[in-house]
Amino acid sequence: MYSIPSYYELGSCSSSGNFLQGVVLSSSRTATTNMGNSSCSTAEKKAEAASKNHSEAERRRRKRINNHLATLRTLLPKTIKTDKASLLAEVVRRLRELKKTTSEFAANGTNSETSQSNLFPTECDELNLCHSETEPGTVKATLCCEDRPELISEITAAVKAAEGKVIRAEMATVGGRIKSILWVQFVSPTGGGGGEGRLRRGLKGVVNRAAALSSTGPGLQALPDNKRARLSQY
Amino acid sequence: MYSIPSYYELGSCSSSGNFLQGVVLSSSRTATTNMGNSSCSTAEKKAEAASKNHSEAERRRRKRINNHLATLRTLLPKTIKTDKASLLAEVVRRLRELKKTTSEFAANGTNSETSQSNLFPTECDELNLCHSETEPGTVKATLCCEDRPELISEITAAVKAAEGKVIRAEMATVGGRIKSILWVQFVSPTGGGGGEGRLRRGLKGVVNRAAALSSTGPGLQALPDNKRARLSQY
DNA sequence: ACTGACACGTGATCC
DNA sequence: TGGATCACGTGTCAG
Repeated sequence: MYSIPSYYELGSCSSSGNFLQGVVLSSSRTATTNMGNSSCSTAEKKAEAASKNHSEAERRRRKRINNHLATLRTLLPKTIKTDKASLLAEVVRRLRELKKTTSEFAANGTNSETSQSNLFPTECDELNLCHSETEPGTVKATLCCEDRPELISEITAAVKAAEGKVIRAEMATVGGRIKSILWVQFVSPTGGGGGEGRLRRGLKGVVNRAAALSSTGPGLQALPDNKRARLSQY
Repeated sequence: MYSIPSYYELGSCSSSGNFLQGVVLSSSRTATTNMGNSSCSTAEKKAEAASKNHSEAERRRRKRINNHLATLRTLLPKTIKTDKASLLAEVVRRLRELKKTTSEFAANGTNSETSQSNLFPTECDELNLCHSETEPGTVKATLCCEDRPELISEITAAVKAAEGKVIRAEMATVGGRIKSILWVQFVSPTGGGGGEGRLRRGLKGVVNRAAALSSTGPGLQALPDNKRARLSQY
């Protein structure tokens, strides 16, 4: 069927040392008895079948890879060069881009393996401060706790007490819980991080107070009725 | 140097019809004059050089592709199978995942080519309702306007009036402007979209009222002092 | 004629 | 051994 197996029938003795290394194992018997080209020996048939399996397996492997490449092509804008290497380069670019946008929103405290957009509040309370990668000199504070009407003003007070300034804020409220990400800069850059410590302590108090209020009923302050309306309750 | 060129020197006449089609063009002259293996003709040298260029070019191409694959490997968790096909499969999965999360947050009204996370408030007011792709039967409402203290309760009232129920909400406040994305389901599925129209009109009122308040000073209601604190002002 | 890109079969290597 | 994966050189086609 294929023309390649006839290649072995030429009786060529390649000048390369290890050119037929993989074959001598299976064709050693036929190599001792000098073969006629007709009435192929069983070993020869065996080798032929093995070669066929090999090439077909390799074809299947190529097909799998190319199928994935074709799938990747559909995930990119169609204006892209259809070239295989350029396609992969574009995939790298897009992946880096998406990873950056999502990882900036990802809380570094939790496992950042699954770089989901985790502005979605989690079940457990959370407070984490880190230095922003994209905005140097800016602290990114991520917190998650039970929502309550005066929470925003408490956060504001904590930032103010730390002599900080919120340059950007994002928050999501769902199921009575709130998750917020704040980008905070400090007014006096010579403070040497004192503001960051105060900010952490202040926000810690906010989160803990929310936990106390939700778990033990009216704890520090009692304000059961005038709670800010929770969107998820309607 | 390579053992493969000796393959041609065997004088094999392949049984395949077009097996040497590409070679007869360049080696046709040497094929007519039966060659001795010494004193290679210039054409032969030329063909050899061409073959060398060819294989080297192919090696460079392979290297480019593999470099990109190696780069992709670094962008994925290290626990991944190092297998090439599995790697690409994982890349496809991740790309789809990231694409979905970001495109879900992308407002469909604007151009959704650049799938950035555009929870960031824009300068101009915006109101857009569409059917959620990921949550069937759910309306995704995107709005952007000037922030004000009673805005959340107004949104809540609008959703309530439309007999809707917020199953998820996200919002970002920056620079005194707020952007919010709501996923709304309607309590009576037999309504046939009437609730969606009411929701649109209600939210439209909310956005327009914010615009009126910010542009023309105290418009409908005057409450200049007890405004909810804006995070971005501290 | 020449370059670039692709699929193919093959030898080598690792479980 | 046998299956799976890889890099390689090559034939072939398009611009």
